[in-house]
Amino acid sequence: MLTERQLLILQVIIDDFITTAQPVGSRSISKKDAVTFSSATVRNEMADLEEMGFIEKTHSSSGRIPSEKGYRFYVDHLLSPLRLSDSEVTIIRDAFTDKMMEFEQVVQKSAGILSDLTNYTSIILGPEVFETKLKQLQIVPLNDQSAIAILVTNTGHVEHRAFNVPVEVSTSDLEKMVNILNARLRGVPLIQLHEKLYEEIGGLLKAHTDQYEKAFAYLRAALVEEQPTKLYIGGKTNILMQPEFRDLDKVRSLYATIEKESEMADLLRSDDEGIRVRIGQENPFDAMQNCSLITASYRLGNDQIGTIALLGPTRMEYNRMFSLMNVLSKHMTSTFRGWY
Amino acid sequence: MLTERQLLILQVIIDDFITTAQPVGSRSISKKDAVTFSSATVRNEMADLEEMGFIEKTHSSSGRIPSEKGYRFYVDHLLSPLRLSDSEVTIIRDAFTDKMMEFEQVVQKSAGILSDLTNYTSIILGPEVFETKLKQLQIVPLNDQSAIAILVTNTGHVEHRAFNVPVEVSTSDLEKMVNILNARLRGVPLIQLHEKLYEEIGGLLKAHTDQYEKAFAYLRAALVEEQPTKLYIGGKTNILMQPEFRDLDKVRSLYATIEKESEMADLLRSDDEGIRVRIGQENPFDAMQNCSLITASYRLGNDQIGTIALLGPTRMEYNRMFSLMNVLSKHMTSTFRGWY
DNA sequence: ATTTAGCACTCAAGTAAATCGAGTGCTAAC
DNA sequence: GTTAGCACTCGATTTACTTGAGTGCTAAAT
Repeated sequence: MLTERQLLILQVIIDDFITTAQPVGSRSISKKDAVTFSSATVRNEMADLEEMGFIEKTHSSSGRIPSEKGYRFYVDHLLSPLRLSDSEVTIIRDAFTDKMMEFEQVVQKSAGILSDLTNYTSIILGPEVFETKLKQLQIVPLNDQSAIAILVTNTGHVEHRAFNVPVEVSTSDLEKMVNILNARLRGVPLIQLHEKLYEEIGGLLKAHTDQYEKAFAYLRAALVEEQPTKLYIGGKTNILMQPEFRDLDKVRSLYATIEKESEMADLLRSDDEGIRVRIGQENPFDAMQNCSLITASYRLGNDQIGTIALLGPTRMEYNRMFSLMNVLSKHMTSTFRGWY
Repeated sequence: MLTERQLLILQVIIDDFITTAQPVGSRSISKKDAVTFSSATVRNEMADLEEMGFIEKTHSSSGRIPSEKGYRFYVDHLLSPLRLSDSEVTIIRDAFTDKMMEFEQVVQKSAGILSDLTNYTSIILGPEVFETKLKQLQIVPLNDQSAIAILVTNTGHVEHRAFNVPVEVSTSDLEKMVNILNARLRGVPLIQLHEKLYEEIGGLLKAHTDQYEKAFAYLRAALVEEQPTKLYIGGKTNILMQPEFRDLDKVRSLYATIEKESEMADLLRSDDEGIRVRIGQENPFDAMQNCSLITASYRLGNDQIGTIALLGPTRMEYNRMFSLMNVLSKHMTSTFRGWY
């Protein structure tokens, strides 16, 4: 186990490295107020810490930098919760006192705040739609040939899609059909919409002329569309600010990874609540070897959970990030709770 | 005026530099099949071309690179229209045979194609909304406290916004009001919506109870919202691929410039049709000194014009870009023509 | 038994000089 | 007018040297 003194030294090394991005030497440690012993002593302790795998050297005579194990230990045991600065608190609070009523807007804004306040890249995963139910279906004819189908869910989400109206189908035909569909489909989870549509179509077709068939085919095409869980990325170019990404090749491969929406979504999708950190190798993607990913969940309604995440170098300001993510996820959750 | 031989040499220099990004020397020029004379002759001609300002040296004993004047001349007089490769044609055609009915979708896809096919950054300016008229207003109550206002325009554009419903206002009150508003506002240009709302509200308020006032205040807040012309950016990180942007500071300032939406929009907004190129200094922004911006217009309906643009280094594959932009803007225009 | 001062050693980073080579301009011959 | 030839230029690359922050180890001090 680590002695008090070793803990102190490890803490100093990591704190220092997080702010300067430079290896930390024994002398600079011993000069810290909290450190009362000499640099030689520090060197001895550092040798032990290195042997235990918490820190490492970049070359044989360099200062020390935290290893991934070091960061892990730091995050698990050494993290002193940081009070956010007044300006940070203000920015967040102001953003959320604006009356926001749309899910997308809240998410976008949150992603923006997160990346602006951190200089890292924020990634927000929209909540799963399993539980989202159809609230209303609407058709707005634009002209003879086209109309717009609008679908509103109980979560206030609006999907819309224009489609062609075959000439044989009159506006009133469409209207009737929509009324019927509305009556039968209201409250149906979106995820079942497709099959329900098939079930319902039988009855409809029997009861009505074949105009319906045609119109329905179009309408169905308009409505039933894969709707992948959406990923919102903020401050993508912040990565360029980080000294560890001076190398453009790294940046490129990282971008390539982030942009694989479905894989990123899988990575972020989390079952557990609370904040989770993945440090370096703990991330599944090669391009993220030098990155840490902090994820936190927010709730929309009762059982829909989305995730907000921050991607930065392993040398991340973990304590500030924790506070930020905490505050933000709470704000998001409570904003959403106000709605449903 | 330039001799045939000078034209040939200029052409070779620019073509070469565009593909290699390296200064072009006399020997490599004289080795080209089309060039029958010696490197010494080429050197003499190059000296003349340099004196005329079409090419320049990076240092006293380097090969030549095109000057901005050189690019300008190249674009104006030397450009050989390039046939797009089969795969390019296929990609574009396939993208547009997908039945797309939504403006946003088309624009997004176009921006994506453009940046994918070019490794430059694509910027698309949505058309002005001056002429867009209100088609229909819709209110979908979600629950006791909130509802969604949906606004559909004659161009098929859908705006929606959730808003709080004051407890005193019943769903049927809202419904009535929407009916009235629909009756009075249909066909009103969006840009006049705000004042029309004020005009109409007088009559409404007189005719009805004060519940309307409250509901109306909310509804108005929900509907009348600045709707800046939208800018779609694709392949923002492609810039990193270009050797001229090895320097991160340049990249950062370029990003900063691109992200100033309103200024970029002003820059792109063009009165004339056709393709236009701004080379280097011809661009108004400092950060774009080493960039060229190619813009082309597309039409949505009769008099709504939007712009697609490509931003890359001055060393751009102009001929391929011209072909691409041409094809794409035609595809976009004709797709939209199908709708209205 | 710790702690610390002292010292030899290491190695990345910075600097200066040396070399290389692609390219030029000019001159003189073709 | 064209071209071969040659001296010259200058960025890029290589090599050698210096610097300095930092280490590990030993021996003395506490």
